[in-house]
Amino acid sequence: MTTKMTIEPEQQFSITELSAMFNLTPRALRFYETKQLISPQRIGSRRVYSKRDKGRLALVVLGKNVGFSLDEIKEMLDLYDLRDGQKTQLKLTSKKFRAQIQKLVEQKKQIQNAIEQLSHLCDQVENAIDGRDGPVKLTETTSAR
Amino acid sequence: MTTKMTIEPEQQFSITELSAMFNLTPRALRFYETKQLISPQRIGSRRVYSKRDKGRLALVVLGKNVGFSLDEIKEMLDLYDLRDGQKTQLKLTSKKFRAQIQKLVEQKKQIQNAIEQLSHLCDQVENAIDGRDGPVKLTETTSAR
DNA sequence: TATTTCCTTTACGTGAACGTCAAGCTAGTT
DNA sequence: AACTAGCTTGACGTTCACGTAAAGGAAATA
Repeated sequence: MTTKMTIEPEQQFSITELSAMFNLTPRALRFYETKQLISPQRIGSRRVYSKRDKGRLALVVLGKNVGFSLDEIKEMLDLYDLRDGQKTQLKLTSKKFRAQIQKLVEQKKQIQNAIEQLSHLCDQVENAIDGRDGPVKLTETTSAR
Repeated sequence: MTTKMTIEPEQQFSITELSAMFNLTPRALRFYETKQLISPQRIGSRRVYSKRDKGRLALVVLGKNVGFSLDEIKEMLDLYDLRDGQKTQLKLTSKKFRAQIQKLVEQKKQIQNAIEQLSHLCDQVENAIDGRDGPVKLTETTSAR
């Protein structure tokens, strides 16, 4: 008794289909291809994207959303592709990954900081609304005489 | 006896001085000036930056670090400059600020998400290190089978 | 067969945020 | 007076991440 092998049709997508899924343009996908971020199959001259391509693209978008450059993303993808390599290689990979993670952690702190600063400024403005129309006292960063 | 009014020399900075403080270039400051983000005094033709200019620049850098465009930053600075304006104006300002804050909150989530995804990938790679047999082992952990 | 639809490559254009000269002024030092 | 250090204003160049035609091929449909 076989478990549940239903020979799935191995989903495929055209360039416009896939780009639409990620709210991108076909042009963007072609561009990523020239940058070697994805390399779909071809049927004739047409690109056919697999589920795996879709997964990679998801990572690309993820990276973009947090401010990584396409070059940085490519490097990480390339490293990940080597995940069945030698121990030395894997160690280098994990090291680079951890470094990027650290960058993200820092970035998150920066954003939290910005949120607080902006909230503060916003509070000032809103206090000015309720507290009648008078000048507001400033913080330590921006002081006008 | 005055409290502690030591008639501070009202710190001023040259363009290279100020740019160095924020790890920027003089060119960047001039560029920000054309974009109306800061407008230092002039003594003769030379720019002289005040403490207030420094404060504004700090906000610019803060904004840049979290991915705001110079145009967005300018808009916020301009709005903040109108903080002694009419109630209607202030309400609009606070609304726009809150919107930006919301953007930052979303961004922070994205980053947290990316951190988790990357950590997961990283774990995979590191598990592979201990599970797999590589030829070279400068390992400090348990030597693989 | 003719038309439409979707795709292809090639190639020039764009906006943001500066970088990088070039040429010239000016205040202070030698 | 000559020189140097630090500034000034142009003005063109650069990188990134695509946008935007233009010209044409192949397949599905009328």
